[in-house]
Amino acid sequence: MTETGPRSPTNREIADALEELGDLYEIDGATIHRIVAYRNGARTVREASRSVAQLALAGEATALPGIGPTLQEKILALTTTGEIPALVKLRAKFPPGLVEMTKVPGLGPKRARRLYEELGLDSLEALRTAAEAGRISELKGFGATAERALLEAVAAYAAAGPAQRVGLSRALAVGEELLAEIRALTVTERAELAGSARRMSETVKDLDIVATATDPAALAAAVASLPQVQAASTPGANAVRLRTHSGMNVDVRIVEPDQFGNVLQHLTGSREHNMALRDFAVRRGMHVSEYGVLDDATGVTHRCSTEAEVYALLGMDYIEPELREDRGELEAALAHTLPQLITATDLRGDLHCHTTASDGTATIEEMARAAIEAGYEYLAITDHSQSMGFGAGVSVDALRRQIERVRDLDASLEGFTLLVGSEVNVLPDGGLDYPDEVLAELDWVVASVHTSFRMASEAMTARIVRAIEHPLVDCIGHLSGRKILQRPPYELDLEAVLDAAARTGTLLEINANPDRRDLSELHARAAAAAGIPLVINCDAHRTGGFEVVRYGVATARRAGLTPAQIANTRGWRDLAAQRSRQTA
DNA sequence: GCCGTTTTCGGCCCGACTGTTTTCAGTCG
Repeated sequence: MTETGPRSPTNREIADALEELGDLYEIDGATIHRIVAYRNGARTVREASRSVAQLALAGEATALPGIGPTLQEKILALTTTGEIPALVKLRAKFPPGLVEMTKVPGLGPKRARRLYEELGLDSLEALRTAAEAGRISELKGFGATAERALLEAVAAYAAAGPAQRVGLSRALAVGEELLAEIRALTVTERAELAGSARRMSETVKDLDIVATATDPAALAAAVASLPQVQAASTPGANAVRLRTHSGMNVDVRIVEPDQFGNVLQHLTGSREHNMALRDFAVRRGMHVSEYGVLDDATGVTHRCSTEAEVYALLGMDYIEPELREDRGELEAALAHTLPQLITATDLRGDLHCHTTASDGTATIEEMARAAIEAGYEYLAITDHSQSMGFGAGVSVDALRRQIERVRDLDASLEGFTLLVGSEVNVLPDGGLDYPDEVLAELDWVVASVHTSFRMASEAMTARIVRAIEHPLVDCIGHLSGRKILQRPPYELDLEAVLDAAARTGTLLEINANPDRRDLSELHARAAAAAGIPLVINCDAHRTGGFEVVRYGVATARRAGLTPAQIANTRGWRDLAAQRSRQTA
């Protein structure tokens, strides 16, 4: 390797630096709009599919939304020198403990800075000690109540850290059960899930439900006494805040029917989507809030019973909740160019599942029956290859016997195609652990990384590109290797991988397992933009395993994908004819 | 600090809640 300057910072490292600059400028007392500009820039960088360091070197980072000359210059400094002078200066001015103090709920940058300057508090521990000694309530603007609240907040934060998020599947299990209970109440008229759960985000902090009722007070009382509820409070006459026995916090809002659309839109978010929507509205002389849409010209506040009316008042098409992240959906809604998003019923087959031959719990026949039951026309049996540890792998001899069994069973199934395949391990050098002549006997080959995750980016990229270039590989399984809330993705040059897949015609999987959702929505969007066909696979390990398809579809929808961009919306013969490898 | 159907300056989403307030600042979602 040649001697070069410092390694180019990753998008995540750049985003973290901009985020930290925003936090420090906020403590420094900068105007809120400047702080917001740093945070917007950080988000853009975090979500970018190309190397922002490389863009900045080429002077093209300003083409990204929210990145102007100043932010590009700071990114350039980080890229070429490894540091940003303003960040170095601010870090010297404010201790890291002060930034952490602002993360305590209820304590913001303004009051934290006063505590630092007037009492010298520079850590959570110092804050706790001062509060216990009654020193905080002596300051002007701080009373005994504030001091007590601060003490409690510090204790809670120190014990539990920042608010915990849970995976979507866990949140929906709680939210949909609660929603069904609420809908079953006689006083309930309408009830919908809102918030990030409705947008099908990867993780969820708490749940929101919006309802209308013939008798709001009766609904509130009934909700508070549902069997799932461990504790409930009623902050207002038309709201219930509850905690379930399963540990989820849930806000239930009971609204007038003619404002249901306004409130549902407001509480569905995202925050970024709503801010951009309102910003757009203001430019048109309108003001959007949860209570209605105010038109400056007439002074009339329009109340909306549906979300579609809210968007229509601004000249926009209805925007599906999964798209509401301010990633271009507002512009598309205005131009009437929103994509027709894929739905689960568009999928005609699944190309990744396991049986008792590897680490699944059901037989080939049971999995085939389950796929038919789930409405599929075809299924590929793709057990793990021979190097899979813990006895979960399939030897070459065993695979040959499996091929015969699958062929026999396929012949007996009317109107359903059972395919024989494999999920082949990609070895650390990018080779596969079945000989080519064996792979050539298979209908479908998924290649996945299951070992040696902790490789340097260059080596991991070369490893996966080699697998992509293998002429008998049809598809790469769960590309990034991440497990949501459990394991970060491995280091990878996404651009290089997408280039290779586009060049060779290798498909990429959206693994629907809710702990994976891999490709991620952003990677899926980038892959589709590169013209790479994607496959939504359940990776089922049991007969009930096809239920997770909703999470794969949700990821595709959040990526803005249409049925045409997903290969398994086609019949098997059509799909097989389109791929790079032609079956014999 | 960014941005443009108010284009190179002057704006920048909206409302609730809390505490210490007598008209509001800070914080949150």
